[in-house]
Amino acid sequence: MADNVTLRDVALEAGVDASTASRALDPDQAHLVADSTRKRIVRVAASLGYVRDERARALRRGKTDTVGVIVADLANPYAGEVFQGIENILYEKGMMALLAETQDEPRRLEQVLAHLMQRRVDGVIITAATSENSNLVAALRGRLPLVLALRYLPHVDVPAVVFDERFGASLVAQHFADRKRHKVAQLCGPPGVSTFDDREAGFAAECARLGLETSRLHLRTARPNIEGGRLLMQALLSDAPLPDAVFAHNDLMAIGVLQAIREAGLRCPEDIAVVGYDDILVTEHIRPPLSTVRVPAVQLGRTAAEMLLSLILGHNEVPSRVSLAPTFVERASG
Amino acid sequence: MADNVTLRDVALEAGVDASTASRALDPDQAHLVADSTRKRIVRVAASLGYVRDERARALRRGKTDTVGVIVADLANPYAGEVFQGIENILYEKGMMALLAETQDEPRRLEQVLAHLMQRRVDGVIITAATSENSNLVAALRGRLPLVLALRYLPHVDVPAVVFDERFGASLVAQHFADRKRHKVAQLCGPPGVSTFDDREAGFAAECARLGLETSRLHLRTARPNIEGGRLLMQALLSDAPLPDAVFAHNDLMAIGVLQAIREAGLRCPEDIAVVGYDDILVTEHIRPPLSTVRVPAVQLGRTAAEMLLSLILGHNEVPSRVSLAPTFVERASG
DNA sequence: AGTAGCATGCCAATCGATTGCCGCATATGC
DNA sequence: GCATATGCGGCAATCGATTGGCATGCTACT
Repeated sequence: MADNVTLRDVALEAGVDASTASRALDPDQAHLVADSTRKRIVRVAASLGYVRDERARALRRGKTDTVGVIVADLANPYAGEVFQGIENILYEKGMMALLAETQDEPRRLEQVLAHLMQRRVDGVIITAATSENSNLVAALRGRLPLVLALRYLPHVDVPAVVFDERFGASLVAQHFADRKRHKVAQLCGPPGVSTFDDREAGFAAECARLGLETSRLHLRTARPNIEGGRLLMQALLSDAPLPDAVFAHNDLMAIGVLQAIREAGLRCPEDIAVVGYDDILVTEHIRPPLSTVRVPAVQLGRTAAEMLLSLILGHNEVPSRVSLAPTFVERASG
Repeated sequence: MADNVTLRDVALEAGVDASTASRALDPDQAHLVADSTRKRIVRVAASLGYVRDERARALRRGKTDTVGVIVADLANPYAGEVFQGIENILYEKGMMALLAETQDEPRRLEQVLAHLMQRRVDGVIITAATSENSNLVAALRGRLPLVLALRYLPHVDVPAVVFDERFGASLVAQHFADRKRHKVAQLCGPPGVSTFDDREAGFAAECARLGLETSRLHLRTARPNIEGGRLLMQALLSDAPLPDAVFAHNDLMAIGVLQAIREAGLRCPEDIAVVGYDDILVTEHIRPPLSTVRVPAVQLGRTAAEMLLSLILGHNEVPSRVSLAPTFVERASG
């Protein structure tokens, strides 16, 4: 009852050799088979419910038409969008994605990569790179087509598709300057992650250029989520002098910041302006609506997938880094 | 430079037969190989950088240690959580997931299933079932281990892990009754999707039981997102008499509802109470904080994965339907 | 001493498809 | 009428691992 139907069965039933059946069912080789024979084979295959075994095919051909995708945390609102972009491109090419999560644990990344290599994926897209696994990633160079997305590794020469985080963060600083906010602070995500490191550097550099007063620039949280943002902001508030503007490294943290401001009896944006990053789905609907930086997540996924496919086809002239520009979205919070 | 290193290479280098090497590297068979020999083989394998080829292994063993997961839309806030639950279980067992999206297009589900069958996955979890593809799913019964999750198909006898949507919706009706809201309406998601169909039926039934007045019970949107909720609510508001409580079939729609209420110059909850469904990450932080129904999404994923694994192992006594209970979460909006 | 019993490792078949090469038959060219 | 070209399809090797059966050498028992 299971898929006992093999190519040989089809060939037998159609009265031809398996090799002929193979050619008849492969669009690229179908022209090598007489039309009448081909039709017969196709008909028999359908009537027997033949489903080609990709394992055997991949073994022989040396291609699996499958790529690995590694993400840090799928609960993260835009991780899903990035994957959508990747999957759309793969789907067009008849390929599929093996998806795995790392929760940013280096050991897990290592294991996941091992599993992917065993399965002989044609390539891998890593959106979960951190400086902790630089060596791991570097060791993969040349062993299989590899693209970093979302996060790159500064000293590892692997093609990467990222957002221009420095630019995005500089937009926030410029906005604060425009609004005459001069005592600014930023609440940073975990170090070793290029997205956060670059936001931090970009914001600090632009503040310096604009002459903004930047007290407490380097508050960091290991957990860039709502609770992490709230705790960091509480720490900041407990420490005079207060800033009049806060840049939170992502929207979830910004939501926590708003909460902490309310709890402290202050008002946003009157007392303190708040700007987030990512423009996740609901930023527009919280109170006050959150100013933020919008990143083209789906496009990032698509671009990364296209680049990987190009590497798989052996094009070695892919750019080493593609940088997509974010845009500032002004709302009431800052 | 690529993975030319094959089991035969290892065997040759270690001075043994490939079969011995195979057994030495398989924990279940390692006892068949003398300890000294085994250690030598393991050492040689490591030094040569041998990576077992799962394609060949799967071909021979008839198992791929890979399952297919089909979701409707990964941008949906809790789709990621469900997948997390699935992936956690698979990871523990050394298995991986091929993930694909359907965007609720029946044709795409068909193609994705075809790809998964070609790859001979050990089983499939479908979280994107709709009545439109009942036949497709029914045809798969017995052909491979299959579990529906999140959404079931009423007349198709395939094991399913779902939330008890009727119960969850009835909680909403009870809450409205408790709060003396007697003129209620519900804004429904698309038909043919069991989650929405059951919410609709459960809410209507409980309202009837409690004697609530239910005008306009059957407003439906094809797009159960923020914009869909807003449009539906605008339609509802344009039509006297107004309800004093609205049940939106998910939180995104509820956010749109709140927006429409504000735009109409009404207040929530004073004029109209609003309750959503799903308890997505930010419901707590929008204004007003949204009352909603919380569903154990990660656990749903875990349970579905466990059930599938059990089917794969040949246990045929898995329950035909597992139903996880949601809980009501009261906040300011209703 | 002879044989049963066991540990160890090799032989060869197998999983299911792809593909280079070759042979046959018919068609074409001269 | 003969030689060459071309279309069609079969043969057999191959991809890389797993596994049942078997041969060998050793221990141990009577």
